[in-house]
Amino acid sequence: MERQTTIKDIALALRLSTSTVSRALRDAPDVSIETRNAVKALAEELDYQPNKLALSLLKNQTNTIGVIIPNLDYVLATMVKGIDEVALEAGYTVMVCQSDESFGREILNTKRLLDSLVDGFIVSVSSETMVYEHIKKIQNKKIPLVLFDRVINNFAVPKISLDNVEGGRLATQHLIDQGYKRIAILGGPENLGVSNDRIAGCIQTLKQNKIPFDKNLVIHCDFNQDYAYVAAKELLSMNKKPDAIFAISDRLAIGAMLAIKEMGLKIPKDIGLVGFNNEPITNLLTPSISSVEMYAFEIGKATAKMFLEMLHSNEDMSDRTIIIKPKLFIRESSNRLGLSK
Amino acid sequence: MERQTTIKDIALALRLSTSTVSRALRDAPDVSIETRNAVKALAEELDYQPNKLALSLLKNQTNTIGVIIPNLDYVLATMVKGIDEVALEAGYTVMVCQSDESFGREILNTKRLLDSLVDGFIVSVSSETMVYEHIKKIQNKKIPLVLFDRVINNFAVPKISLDNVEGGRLATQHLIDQGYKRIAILGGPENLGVSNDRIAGCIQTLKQNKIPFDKNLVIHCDFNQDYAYVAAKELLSMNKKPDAIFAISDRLAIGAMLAIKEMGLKIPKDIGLVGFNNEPITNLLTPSISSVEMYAFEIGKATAKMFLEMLHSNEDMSDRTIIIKPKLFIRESSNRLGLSK
DNA sequence: CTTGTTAGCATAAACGTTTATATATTATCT
DNA sequence: AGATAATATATAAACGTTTATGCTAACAAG
Repeated sequence: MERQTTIKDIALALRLSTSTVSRALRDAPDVSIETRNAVKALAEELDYQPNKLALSLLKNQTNTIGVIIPNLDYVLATMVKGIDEVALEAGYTVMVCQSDESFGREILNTKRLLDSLVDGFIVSVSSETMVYEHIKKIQNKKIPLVLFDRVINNFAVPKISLDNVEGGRLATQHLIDQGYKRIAILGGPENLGVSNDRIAGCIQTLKQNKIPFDKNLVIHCDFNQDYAYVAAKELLSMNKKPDAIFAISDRLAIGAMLAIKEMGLKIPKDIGLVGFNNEPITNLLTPSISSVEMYAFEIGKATAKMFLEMLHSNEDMSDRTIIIKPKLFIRESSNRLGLSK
Repeated sequence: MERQTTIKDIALALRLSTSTVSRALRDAPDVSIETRNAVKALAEELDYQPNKLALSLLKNQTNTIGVIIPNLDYVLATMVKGIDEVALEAGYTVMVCQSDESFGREILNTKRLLDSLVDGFIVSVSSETMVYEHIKKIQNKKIPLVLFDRVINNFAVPKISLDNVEGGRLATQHLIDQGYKRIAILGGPENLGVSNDRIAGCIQTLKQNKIPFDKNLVIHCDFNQDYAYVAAKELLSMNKKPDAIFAISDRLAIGAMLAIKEMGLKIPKDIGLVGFNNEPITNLLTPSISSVEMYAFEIGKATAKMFLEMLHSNEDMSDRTIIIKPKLFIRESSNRLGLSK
């Protein structure tokens, strides 16, 4: 690693002081035109680049955003893309740290980034995270923080997320409209808010339609196709088995689909199936899977915008909340009446 | 953003000099036990965290790795996961910048990270990138640099990539073994090395098997399912149409599959199909798609390890190259003889 | 009693900037 | 001519560290 050209080098070469060079480079007044030109010419020649570290130390800002996410699956990668785009535009660099759904790693990542390396945080918590001391620490230090996707309630920070309850409602109402009566729910980890909200929306809609809700029809499992497969088999082996499954993610829906097929049941005739996230894959499978779109890219962009606003304004923004409305895409897996929409 | 506790605060409170505090905190000699204990106790109490920026400026190292990638698709996200894991372990933080397959953004990202923010670079170039001045600049400044996946030839830097030629060979030999005779190639962007290597492997194998190679059976298109769909339709509308398609990515293979199905042709009976990357989705589609596994996670880990070695050794490593061997996974889309493997 | 050693601390320089303040030279005005 | 203003530059402090060097007092050895 070669030593970079510094302002000192230029000053020395031109027999000037560093302050004059600094001012010349930034077109400040109080510098003669000749000096300014000479400085700029030499800077160009030596390929001078201001040292960002020195600047950061001085100004106490790094122009870097720390993004902490549980993983890099389709949805989150898309959100990160949205964050990245807005951040880049605004001159910020993004530091993405994956917690890999591990509480320990989330804490480690937070600590690392907290060591004055980032101007603020954009966080989506891991599914293991039930204690929020590390997030509180960010908050206590008055470091800008925005939560997205998997937000935490009772936390006075800006939040951007999907209306997951509404997503659950959309999916469920659709299944009901298609004549399904015993709707099972394939949920994510038990303490995961997004999952529970989707489930809540589902249950709510069942009640509204006067359909009895059977607790046994809710199964929680990790975000993993294989677990979903096992869980679905379990559901379909009940003596009063469901006639539809609402999976709170497409990956879970796929696991369920494999199980359903393997048991010789027909989708959507015997069993209706709706997923969540609207991953492109849902449209490629046979049958194609109905799914709830969550506009991940838009959520990402909105999050970054909110963050930047927070960074630059000095208003209290802790009660700002953006809730994105989901949309159901109806496909073969639940469309047994042959409706088109 | 609250001011962090600094070494000065501690020094002032304890009527010591900053140097003594610094030494005390790091268990250096020349500090009495009482002083050391007092310093440590106060540091603990005030939640002192050393300022990384100051340290970075002083030591001229940031413990940060700049990763520049074209996008965050399944393969690259997996590679990044591998890089991340190794980097985290070694105490490094990763800065991921997506060029979004845009040459301009790749340059912008490189510039941003070059401003002394990272200790080195791990780069996979965009498909638009045909001129490598920005990469040369990294090299000229003697900043550690490792290329991975989409590497550049004639560049004296460590490289980690898949044996793409071999991948092309595996896929093609398999198709030939299955009795396919007119094998078309669905390639990526024309100047993309990984794509061309896979194609080269394919052509090589055709020749080895004395199968005439028809130039018209090679179509290049962007990494996009829709383009692949159009390209495949074109291929299948030729008067001497192919009886198999080797797609150099799974996404392209999926586009081709849709086209084939739509034209009423049967897979694998009428048309054989092999993809590349072995994305999980290949095993979920109907028919399931044969694909070449590229061990993305391993490539990511190997890349990060190589990078760290380069960072810490002072040997010349510019001729280091790791080539990962691919493996073909045979599935329904190409298995018309009913072989199992 | 002088000299040397050592323990324990402080001082100062360094990393690369910006910026408030000081200084020196020249120009302007009365 | 002398005072004042203006211009153009330098000096120094600051950001938060580490570290080489310097200093002082106590104590041991001769």
